[in-house]
Amino acid sequence: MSEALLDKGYEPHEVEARWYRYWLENKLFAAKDRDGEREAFSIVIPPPNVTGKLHMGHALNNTLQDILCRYQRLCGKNVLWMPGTDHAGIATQNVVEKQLASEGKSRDDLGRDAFIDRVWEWRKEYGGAIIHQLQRLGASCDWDRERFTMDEGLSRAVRKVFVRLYEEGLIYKGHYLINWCPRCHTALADLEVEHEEKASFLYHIAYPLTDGSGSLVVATTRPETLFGDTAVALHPEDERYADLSCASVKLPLTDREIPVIRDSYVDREFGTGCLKVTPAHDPNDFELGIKHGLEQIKAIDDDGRMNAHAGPFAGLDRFVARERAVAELEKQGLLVKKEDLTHSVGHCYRCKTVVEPNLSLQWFVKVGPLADKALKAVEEGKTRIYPENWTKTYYEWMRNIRDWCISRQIWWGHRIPAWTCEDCGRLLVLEADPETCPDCGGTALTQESDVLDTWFSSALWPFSTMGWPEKTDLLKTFYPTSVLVTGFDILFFWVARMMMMGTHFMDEVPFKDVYIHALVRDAEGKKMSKSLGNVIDPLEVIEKYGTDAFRFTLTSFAAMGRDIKLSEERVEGYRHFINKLWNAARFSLMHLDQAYDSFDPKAISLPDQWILSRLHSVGAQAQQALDTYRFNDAASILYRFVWNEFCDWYLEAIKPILFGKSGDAAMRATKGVLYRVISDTLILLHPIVPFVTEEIWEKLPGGRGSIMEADFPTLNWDNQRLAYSPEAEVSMEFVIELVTGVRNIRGEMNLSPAQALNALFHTDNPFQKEMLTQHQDLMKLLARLDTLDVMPVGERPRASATSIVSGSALYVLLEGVLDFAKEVERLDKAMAKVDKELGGIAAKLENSGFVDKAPEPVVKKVKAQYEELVEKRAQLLANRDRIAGMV
RNA sequence: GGGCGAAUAGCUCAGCUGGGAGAGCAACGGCCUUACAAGCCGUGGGUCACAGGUUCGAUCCCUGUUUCGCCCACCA
Repeated sequence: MSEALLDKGYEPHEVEARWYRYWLENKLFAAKDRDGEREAFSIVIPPPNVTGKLHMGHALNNTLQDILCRYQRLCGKNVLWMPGTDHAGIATQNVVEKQLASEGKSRDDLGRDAFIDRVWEWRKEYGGAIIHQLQRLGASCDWDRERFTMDEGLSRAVRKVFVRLYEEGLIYKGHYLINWCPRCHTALADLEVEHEEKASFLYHIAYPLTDGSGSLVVATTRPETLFGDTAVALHPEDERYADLSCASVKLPLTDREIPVIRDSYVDREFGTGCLKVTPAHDPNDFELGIKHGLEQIKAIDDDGRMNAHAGPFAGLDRFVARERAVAELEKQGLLVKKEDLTHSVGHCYRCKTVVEPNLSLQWFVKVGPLADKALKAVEEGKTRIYPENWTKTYYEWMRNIRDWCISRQIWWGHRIPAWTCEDCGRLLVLEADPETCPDCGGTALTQESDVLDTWFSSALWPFSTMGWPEKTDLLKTFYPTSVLVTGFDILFFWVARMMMMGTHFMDEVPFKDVYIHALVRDAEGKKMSKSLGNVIDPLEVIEKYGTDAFRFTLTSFAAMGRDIKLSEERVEGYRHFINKLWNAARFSLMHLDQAYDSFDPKAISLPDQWILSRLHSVGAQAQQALDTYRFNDAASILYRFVWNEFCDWYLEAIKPILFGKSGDAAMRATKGVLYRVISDTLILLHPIVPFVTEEIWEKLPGGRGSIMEADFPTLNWDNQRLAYSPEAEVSMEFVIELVTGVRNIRGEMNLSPAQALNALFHTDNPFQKEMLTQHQDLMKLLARLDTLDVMPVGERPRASATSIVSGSALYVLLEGVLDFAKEVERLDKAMAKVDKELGGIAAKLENSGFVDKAPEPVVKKVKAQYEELVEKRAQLLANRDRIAGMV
């Protein structure tokens, strides 16, 4: 027995490392490709970036997934949690370039092939970091199946998808205005641009009319783009310009003349109602330029510097050029006005550089048809989004979607499978690298230098990881996946695109449910960020408080649709819970010298019946909560059960039985119940706190293997032995009410727990009489009473404090000890409470509308409450007056 | 400009389809009662943001207002 004893305090670190190793070695996370019997359950992990370091978002995201996976395994399902990482094109390239820079080199010094080798090297060395961190979190992924978005199989899937979309006319190449990051030197998709409100200026600049009759004043926030202007636009019905006869203006700081055009696109209310048109550097102007056949002049180069079109400003950075140009315009008297204006400026989501709208040749996905399918799938309920209000956001986005720019001018990523024949100019888009041109037989084929947007490959993740385009058993068993768990920040980047690709290529949605969780913020509700210095490192938290405490904290705060404000104190609070559980187990183990795997239902005590009944309800509630993604509910249901019911009442109540005061048969029965309850409680808790539950499970006698292989308790409720018992709950509630009454008197009277007390209970109620005789010892123990006598309602004892229990009076005899004034005060307080409740209920009953219209059971219930309170009040008053008379 | 969400105890938050306001932490008082002082027992504390409406009845449903947060959007 002594060897089974647990240490006094729970020590997480050694336990966590040991069990994680055990689970891996015994393949307890492994899914079966095919399983004829068990139902399948699958989740694909949102692949963290290889450059990633575990942050709070990952911690929450993966804790929730792990809870679901572990829960479903306990429910007997064949569970696949597919792990992997994302190559994260721009992010990873940036990291490696930085590393090169510290060696004084650039990627161009290495050349494309050598650079890519270098990235792979980097990945080999550091790419596993995030995986190890997920393992510290307890993530039960099927690690043998780990995938990477750049590995061979996934690359094949990417090519296949690209070629098919191209052949279906859903991928095209063209010159369009895209968002350009001058630092990363690549195009970005609209989504990859972060807009931020910035204080800036609106410059009013005079463009002289060529006939010398004056000038047109345009308003712009980006004066440096004027070198790319190819027109000035007015609204056709703008009366201010109705008389204008001159059809062209002279572009300031240049020798060019540009036309004046009319278009209703121009907003007459804004600025001067006169718009400068720069088709190569502004998306609206681009459209306008096409409509009016305007020339497209690029004045800003890909590195963000002005080019030859800017004359004397050529070579200057765009922002320097802005200042210089404004100064020059002012000198020439062409700057009419400079006013304050805050407007939103786009930044690169990777490096935060201000993006430049730029004209270039790029590849695009025509998303309309794909979005239609993805939209319909959710409308038809094939995929359900939780919490539901995100569906609306999803719909909005899908309905207003624009074509997706997928080419990136970087090296790290899936190179676009398109080649140009140098001889005949033919463009080839193929899955396999071509040797010769099918048209002219030429062998000088040049592959596109661009790579694909990282999100292109992650859009295929749910099926590419399962072996698509092969028809694998894995796909057959696990696709569509059961649920996708993710944060809302990548709803569009990732979830929406998986929906498009999944419905298009698999003819089936990628997941049945999408659970969108909150963001983890700091204690003040601010987003955690390096620049604010408010980042809490999950690994440090784990180090300090243990993984289970951390996981329980995240789970408790993971209410649907609400952000989590995390601080260390909160984790500390839940560490107490882990410790409480540990100590409860320690106590139990002192009495469980063997596996008590059965008990005699006839020999069990009231607390036994009660705790079994409670376990039954709590198990059902926990199951319900987990089935509906109400993680915080599951956590709090179990927390309260373990602490406030199992520890506070049950363990205290069975102590005399365990110490042999009720005989051997009773002891055996109670040990059986204790064994059962603690076992089931551990299983219920295991999905949330896997380590401590496994550790305790192992120490329990019986040698039942890993807790991961146990059955979730609700699967096999044995109704004979373990059923919901309202009678037992009512009885135990009576005991609790009585005991609490005594404790209240003790507390309010400042009587030490050591002080011996005697009590009388006056009742004519048969049930109560029965309770008092049957469970007298139990009540005496819990209330620390020397004697507790029951007698018919009669004369009240003299010096006693009163507590009303279920309408009957309990008298705690305090001869020589009672402070009469204090007792009167206490009873007054109790009465005031009753009066307050009574007030509301009486008003309700006097309202004829309520009595007539409210449903029968409700009225009945309220009436019963009323009777009870009236009785209670009368009792209190009688006793109060009696004591008052003795002062 | 559109959309979404939040406002409940000193703090952080629950409160599922309308029927007597809850938890944790903090505070206060008392306890080292042989699993646990990371503990035990007890106590206090809320016009459920504001104003209307629907209803017999509203923290919950509807309308409006205020404050805060987020997302989306090509108005220079």
